[in-house]
Amino acid sequence: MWTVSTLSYAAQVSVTSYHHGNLRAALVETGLAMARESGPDGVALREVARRVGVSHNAAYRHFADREALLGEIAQVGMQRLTEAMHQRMAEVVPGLDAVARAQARLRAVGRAYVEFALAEPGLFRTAFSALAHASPVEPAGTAEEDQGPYALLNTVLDELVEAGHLAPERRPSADVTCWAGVHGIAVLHLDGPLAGAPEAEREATMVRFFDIVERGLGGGPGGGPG
Amino acid sequence: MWTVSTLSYAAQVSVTSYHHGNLRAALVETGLAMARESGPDGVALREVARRVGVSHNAAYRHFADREALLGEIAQVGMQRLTEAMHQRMAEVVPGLDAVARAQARLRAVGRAYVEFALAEPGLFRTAFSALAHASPVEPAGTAEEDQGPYALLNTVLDELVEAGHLAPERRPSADVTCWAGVHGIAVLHLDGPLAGAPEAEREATMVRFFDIVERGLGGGPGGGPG
DNA sequence: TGTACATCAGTGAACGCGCGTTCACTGATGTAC
DNA sequence: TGTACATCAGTGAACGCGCGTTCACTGATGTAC
Repeated sequence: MWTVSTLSYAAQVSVTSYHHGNLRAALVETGLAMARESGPDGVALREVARRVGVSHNAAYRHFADREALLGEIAQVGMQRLTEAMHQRMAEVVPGLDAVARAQARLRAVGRAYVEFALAEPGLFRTAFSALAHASPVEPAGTAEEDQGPYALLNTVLDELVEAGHLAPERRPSADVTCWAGVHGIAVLHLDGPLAGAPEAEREATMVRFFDIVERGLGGGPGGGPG
Repeated sequence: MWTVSTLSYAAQVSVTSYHHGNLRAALVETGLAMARESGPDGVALREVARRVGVSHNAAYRHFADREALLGEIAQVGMQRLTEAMHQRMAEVVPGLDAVARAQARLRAVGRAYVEFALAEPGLFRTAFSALAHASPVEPAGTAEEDQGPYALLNTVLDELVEAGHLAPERRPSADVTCWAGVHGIAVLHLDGPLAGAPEAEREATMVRFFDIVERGLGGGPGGGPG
């Protein structure tokens, strides 16, 4: 017995009928909401079904098991993260020269990553928890990840090379360094000892991090400025 | 009914008696073993008691609840991490000039951090999971953390300033940047898309990360080498 | 246009799991006199 | 040196929880003829 839902995918097919009409999408959507509320562990099959208004094992018509549903939710989470990064990247003010533009875009994707993690902790955790179990032996840059955050980061770093600020021989080091740094900032604020740090401090951390990274990446070859 | 234990703290007081003699320590130690095996969620009060050979609620004589036991285990985990960092730091070869020495020590603590995370994933996760819940609104550098990894990192960075390689005005940025980067590397390999990456690649990542950071930190004031 | 039937998408009861925690209790210990 | 007694450190049964998954089932749907 379910009422007309306000969910975007929700059953517009039938208001009260035995067949839901769009149960699969409704499960993903509701599971997503639960992941946002309380992370991957908060997504219980029984509770998802309950919220959708369906018996607790109807889900098995559409997903092999809980893991399968969670994986789908995680994928959506990754997409959302990627979209957020795209958006912040697109918001970079025009009228900059190539170097400044590439630098600004690098900072934008990094900031979007951290912002997303802190605004959507449950979803962020879900996205990464499933990733860990789904592809346990995959190195970075796998098909799965190809249009994800990592690909976006690589795009921006390539722009930095093209603009002439990132020496090509330092390009290979750049991606994982940036990724790790930004991911670390996110996670330390999320689960770690930096949780609850004031926003201003977090902001300063981001700025300083990118100051150092830009300095470290920039300039010609050789032993650095020291 | 318990037999003579081989655990280091274990009951040497009484071999078979109603009173355990050292139950508190035994619980922490066994809980620690379980945390190493399967992380914080793997530490179940009932199972810990079972392994120690004691009824499942005897633990309540020594800990208010599961959380309290887990917190103690996490503290030990933090200590172990700190010790590992100390050790690697002490192993830095002698005979280097001040700058090279400080740089080597910085790399040593960073490498130790990542090595520990990957060698002891369960304990590493436990140490940080408890930290997140125990001190939710504490900024970095809290009493709790004072003799921990963060303090050690700060020590090494101060050495780098003293040696003249880290400009004092960039010193404040350095700590969280290094910490986040190293933590990110650890976590991406542990839970994330870099899990299962070959050791050689992980090693290269570490080297490149510190190359960039050293470059980014080093030299005089100003806009960097670009 | 009607109907038989295969197939799909749900239902409801049940199993087995292990957990954290509380209760009333008993056995062991050590100290005051 | 012996004993009464308070206190400490265990025990065992029970409660309540919610989960994932499987089983045999029924209602709804749509298609072939």
